[in-house]
Amino acid sequence: MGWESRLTAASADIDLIDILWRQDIDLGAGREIFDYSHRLKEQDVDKELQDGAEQEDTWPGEGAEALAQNLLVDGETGESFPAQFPADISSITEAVPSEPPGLQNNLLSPLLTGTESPFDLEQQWQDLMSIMEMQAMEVNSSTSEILYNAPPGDPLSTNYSLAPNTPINQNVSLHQASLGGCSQDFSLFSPEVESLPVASGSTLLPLVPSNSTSLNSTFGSTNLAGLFFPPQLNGTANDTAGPELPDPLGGLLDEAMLDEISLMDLAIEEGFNPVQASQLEEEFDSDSGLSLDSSHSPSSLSSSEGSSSSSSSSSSSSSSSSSASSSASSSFSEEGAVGYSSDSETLDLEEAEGAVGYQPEYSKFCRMSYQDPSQLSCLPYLEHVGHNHTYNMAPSALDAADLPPPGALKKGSKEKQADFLDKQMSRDEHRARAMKIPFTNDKIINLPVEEFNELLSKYQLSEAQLSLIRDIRRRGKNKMAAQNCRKRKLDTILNLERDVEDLQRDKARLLREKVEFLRSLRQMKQKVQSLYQEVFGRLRDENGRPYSPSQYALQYAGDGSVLLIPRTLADQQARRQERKPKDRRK
DNA sequence: TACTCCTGTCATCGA
DNA sequence: GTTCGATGACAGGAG
Repeated sequence: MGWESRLTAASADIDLIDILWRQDIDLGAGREIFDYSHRLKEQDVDKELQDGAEQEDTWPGEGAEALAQNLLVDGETGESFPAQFPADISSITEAVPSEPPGLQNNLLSPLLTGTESPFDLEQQWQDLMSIMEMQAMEVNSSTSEILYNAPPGDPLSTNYSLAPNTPINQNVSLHQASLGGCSQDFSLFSPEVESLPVASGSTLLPLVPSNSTSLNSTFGSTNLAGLFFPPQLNGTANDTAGPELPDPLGGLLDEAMLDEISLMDLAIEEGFNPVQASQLEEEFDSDSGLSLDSSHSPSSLSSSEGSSSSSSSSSSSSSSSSSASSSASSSFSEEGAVGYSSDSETLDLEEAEGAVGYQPEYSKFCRMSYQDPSQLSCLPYLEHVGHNHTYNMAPSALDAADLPPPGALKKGSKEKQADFLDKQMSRDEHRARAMKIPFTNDKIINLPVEEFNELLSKYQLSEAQLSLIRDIRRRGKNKMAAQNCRKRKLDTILNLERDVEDLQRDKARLLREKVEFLRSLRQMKQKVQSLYQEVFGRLRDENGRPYSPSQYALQYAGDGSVLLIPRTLADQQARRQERKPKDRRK
């Protein structure tokens, strides 16, 4: 559902509008012809005025002009258009340092655990925002506790099963540690690490030469054991947060490798709800990025990126629109009754919306206002239609523009034609005619003040006539103003809907990025863990025996070297480094 | 018949 | 003070 059906519905709307409109024109029927009862009522109201009304037309004929130019004039509003139509229309969460341990799970849980069954996008969004904040504010914090808090299924937490609190020989120095041949496996590291001159014959730590600062700069003085051992192995509680690991292994990420891991894998491994994962995976496969939460979209728009715009004409409420703005929306707001030329506007509309399937809005807008010829311009195949925003077409114009249906002409009585024309006129036109106003309502309404006053001065008009003329002018102006106001309002709504669409797109994109980051982080963890095991497993004491992971841990020193230290010492350092950021915050 | 949508109109406000 | 545009509110017609 969604796109195709909406497009189909929209095109159906437009087709229907087209058909109705053509019928309307073919029949020569203006809107008033369908408003006969209304006209009768008004005629009753104005009966006394009409008693003396003249029947002959003294009104200038705009419709006749249009006819002379091979144009048809819409009887509804005097819209001129060519007689021929076109032929066819056819977590980093975790990566984010220094998350308090309690928060870790909160951040991770939405994506990495199955505890939250509904895929609450709002929650995801908030999670993401908090992540971003954390990234910005707490770069220096530790990430190692992430590993401490790894879920039970996390391979990181299952690699060591040594009992905690194992006695530690603190007398063991790094110099006693020997390193078995492991250089070939360092290819797993980033180039920085690969460059480490670790000779297979080297027997002493530091594993990393002191002049190498790459690891130092990335890992800092890090207790690697804290990264890879679950808390119980560290012999400490969850507060044994290790020092910072500010995304040190970004270079380790392999794009191709990332692509190999699907979100379904993520779901399986991390307890990620498979349904949610599949949803996100669909998003990955979808260019539109709208599959997410699209059902909540008020208009299900699919305008191109940055199609949101603020109405240039007015709508302050739309000023909150996103920055990228097109002229499409403003064209809506300004076309129509105010008499703007809308050719370029329509082109803008096509450029901005047509190419990306703007049909829903399209049809909605057209459905609402198709009776207004000025708005027919929103139909691409009608953009050549001339726009005559004449208010209250003069009877003569109506003569030419809205010829009665052929059947009516065949009946041929002048009376019927007169009746027909009579019905075409608006209330004010009737009144003006009844009061023998010597100029058209069009002039009354659209002339500038000076010309209008000049016009009035040319004629000897009674007080009643002057009053009526002023009323006609006021009503006509207000009618157009109301039309413009409604268009603006609609335009504002459309802009807001577009903004919502854009924000939903952004949200979906950020969620995708979040999942990507989490995936990358997990892979980095796995890589670092395997490397740690590799290195640690090859270390030998002076007797050639391996070190116990429960008693010793690897730690990065401040100078970039890697040290083998007793685990208790490592835990103490970790606790100390954990307190520092807290103190800093105070 | 009730409801919604559209349109015209009036009243009012601010520029 | 007048004019004008914008807009909320209302009424009435149409579907």
